[in-house]
Amino acid sequence: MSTDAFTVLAEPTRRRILDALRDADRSVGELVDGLGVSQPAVSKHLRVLREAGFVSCRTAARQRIYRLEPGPLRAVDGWLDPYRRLWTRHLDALQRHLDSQEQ
Amino acid sequence: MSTDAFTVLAEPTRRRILDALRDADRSVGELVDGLGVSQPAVSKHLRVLREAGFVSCRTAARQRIYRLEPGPLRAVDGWLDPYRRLWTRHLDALQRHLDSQEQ
DNA sequence: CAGACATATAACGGAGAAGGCATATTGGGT
DNA sequence: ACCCAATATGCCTTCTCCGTTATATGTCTG
Repeated sequence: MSTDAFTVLAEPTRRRILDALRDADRSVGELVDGLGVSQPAVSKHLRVLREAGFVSCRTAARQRIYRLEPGPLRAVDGWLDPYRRLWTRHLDALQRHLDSQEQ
Repeated sequence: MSTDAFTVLAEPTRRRILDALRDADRSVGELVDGLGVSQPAVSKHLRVLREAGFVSCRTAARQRIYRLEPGPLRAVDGWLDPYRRLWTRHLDALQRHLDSQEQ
């Protein structure tokens, strides 16, 4: 079953995979080099990322080229949206009052 | 020890706590009602959230009032930043070409 | 078509986290 | 000072997930 986006992102190795895919599409082998994890481990993470929609994959010769997809990251961005007022909104009087209350 | 922001957010109950704190500060008891989880469980999640900086807490009479803090969510927002070009940037010719390649 | 390369899956062991119950702690009211 | 309310912590069990080794699938190449 497909895992939810936050659980997927909780894994450091998976975030590093996403980072690596930000610059360019990569084959599994390319990802294995530079990640310092075994190939099966990488394949498993790629499966999780694929099933959650973070990446897609095309076949080129003997290799599988993975590619970053925007969908789930956009969703996280959207989830974050109602929280943005915490740091974007101007502090009004009430807000300042609450700030002064906390220790 | 303090857990990293993504791991903290991976827990659905913790996200619901953050949601509840978005509108107003809440005591532990208020959070327990409406979450449908035992009080010790909520206290444990609050501890995780506190140690990771997502919330702060002040003492009022016998209660502890928890409050949402912007820091870690901002950090997640920042992490997301280099990925935003995936969906904000205009598709150029190369991008369209790659799109047509994937199946 | 046989062998080699690239990737995926299986099986297993171990570590961490979540929830529940029981209990400790802290602060308040009388 | 006692008792009670509000919250925190300990302990235990269960379950999920990561990583490794071994093996299967698949696909070029000679």
